[in-house]
Parts: sequence; C-alpha cells; structure tokens
Amino acid sequence: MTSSERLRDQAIDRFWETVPPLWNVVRSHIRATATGNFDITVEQFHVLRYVRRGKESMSELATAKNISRPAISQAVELLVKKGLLTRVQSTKDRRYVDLALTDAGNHLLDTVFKETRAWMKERMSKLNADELETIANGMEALKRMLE
Amino acid sequence: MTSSERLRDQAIDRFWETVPPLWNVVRSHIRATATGNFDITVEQFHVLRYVRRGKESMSELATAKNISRPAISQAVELLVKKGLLTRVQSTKDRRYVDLALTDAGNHLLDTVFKETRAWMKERMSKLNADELETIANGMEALKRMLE
DNA sequence: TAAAATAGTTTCAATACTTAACTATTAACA
DNA sequence: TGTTAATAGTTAAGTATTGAAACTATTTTA
Repeated sequence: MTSSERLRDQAIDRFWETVPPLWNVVRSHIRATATGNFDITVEQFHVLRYVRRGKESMSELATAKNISRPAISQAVELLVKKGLLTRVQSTKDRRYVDLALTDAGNHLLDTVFKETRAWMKERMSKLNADELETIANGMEALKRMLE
Repeated sequence: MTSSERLRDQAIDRFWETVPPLWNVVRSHIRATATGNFDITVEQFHVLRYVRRGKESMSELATAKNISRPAISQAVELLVKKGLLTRVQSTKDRRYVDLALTDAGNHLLDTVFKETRAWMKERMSKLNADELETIANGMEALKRMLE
C-alpha cells in the first residue's frame, strides 16, 4: 500500500466517523427549529434552501438533492400549499416551472438560518483559531471531491 | 467583528457549502448500492452500521441517530423481518433489547462498505496528498464540535 | 411496597421516496 | 414540414420514515 493510498484511507475513515453523526445532530437541530417555530420538516427546509441558492426548476432541484423528480414535485407541492414557494410556468420554455420563494418563505429561511448559525457558533466556541481554519480548509478540499 | 468570529463564520459557510451536497451524493450512492444489490434503504443501512459500531440497545441507537425511539423500533422491526438483525431481551436488565447483526447483516455491510469505499477512493483520486491530509485534519477538528 | 423512572412497542397521521405510466412542450431530422 | 424523440413535470401506487401519544413491562427509588 502506497503512502497516498494510506492517506486516502485515513481521510475516508475520518469522514465516516465525523460526517454522519454531525449531520444527524444538525438535522435534529433543524427539525427542532423548523418544526417548532414553523410547520415545516427538515427536508422541506432543504428544498427552500436550494431554491434560494438559485435552483429554480424542478429538475435542477432534483439533481441538486439527488432524488427523483416525482419526489421534488411532491415536496414543492406541499411548500406551495403552505405559501412558502410560488410555482409558475416559464414563459421561455413552457415545459419548465419557475420556482421562487414568497416573502413568508424568505422570512422562514432567514429565521432558521439565524438560529442555526447561532447554534453552530455556540458549538464552535470551544474551538481555537487554528482548528477553525483547519475546518474551513478541510471543507474546501472535500468540496473538490464533488467536482 | 473579531478575527476569531470571522474564522468561525467562514468555517460555518464552508460547512454549509460542502456537507449537505456531499451528503446528498453519498446518500444517493448508498441508495443505489444498497437497494440495487440488497433490498434495503439508506436509513436501514445506517441502522445496521450503528449496530456494528456497538450501539446495541434501542435507546442507544435512537440517541446516536438523533431520532425517536418509536422510529428506531420500527426500523429495527423491518431489519429483523429481513433477517439482518437479531433482537433478544437482555438477561441483565429485561427492559433492554440486545441487538446483533446476523451473518447476512454482516455480509451486507461488508459488501456495501467495500463498494462505497471504492467509490470514494475513486472520487478522491483527483486529490493530492496535501489535500487528503487537509481533509483528515478538518474532520478531526469538526468532530471536536460534537463533544 | 407504592410511586417514579426507564426501555421498548403500538397506533395514528403526516411525509418522503421510488418506479411506472402519464401529459405537455420543444428539439431533431428525414 | 410533419413525425419522432427527448425533455420537464405530474399523478398514482406502494413502501419507508418519523414523531406524538398512549401503552406494557421492568427496574429503581423513596
């Protein structure tokens, strides 16, 4: 086994020790915030999040979230009913649907983000500057895996 | 805003840019592997994974996964029916249930892990040694957030 | 020993997700 | 240009996920 292979194995091990439990904790925090203050689930929160980040058609959303188009279609349906998203046929290509956040949707995202950010900050308060930089750099490198 | 606060904000931003999309990709890979080769969902895979890592009672599992006990109870029920887990009343304290992987369960996990590891390795092949170390260190630091 | 706490299950209702089959619209091409 | 193929999205049907509330069984506590 080469040194590079060993490093790769190590990175993968650390990934599996860290990301799933961390993601579970984040999910559960968002669940508490989003279902407590608003009538919305974690998955619905993520859909709104992607729309704000510029994923404006159903297929784009489905690809970004790595789930099927029917799944997105149904999630969006619920969010439209809740008054958090608008869904209008595109004028350029009428096969497409343009998604946009309503004021209520924007406000919800603002609130949940603010809350979640405060919570993460509090959790990160025990880390020093070096560790914070290490995290940011690690995330940068990990992101390159996705390209 | 202090320098430390800026670093914290940066770490949080990178986290949100990286982890959710990455986790979506991993989920979708596991979905393909686990539902393709075996009749099992992503969540069920994670339950098996936690049992192998030593979470042997229902409550431990629920806490580790940050979901409710009924949710775990039902997930385990399905896995027992599929012959991947055994569930026996503990002799020490009969309120508890001891969970264990069956041979089939172990084999399934081995296969899915092997496959997923190979897939991650392939994805990481574009990264150099420095980047791999950066990832491992970043994960270590992130993990300290959870303590 | 009675009351409280703990571990787990059942039931119910709402979501989340997939595959298959469908409609509507646009692109390709002979 | 008219037919076919491709693309975007929806609907339908079935299984899985999840939490709250109410329940049983067991152990601890006072």
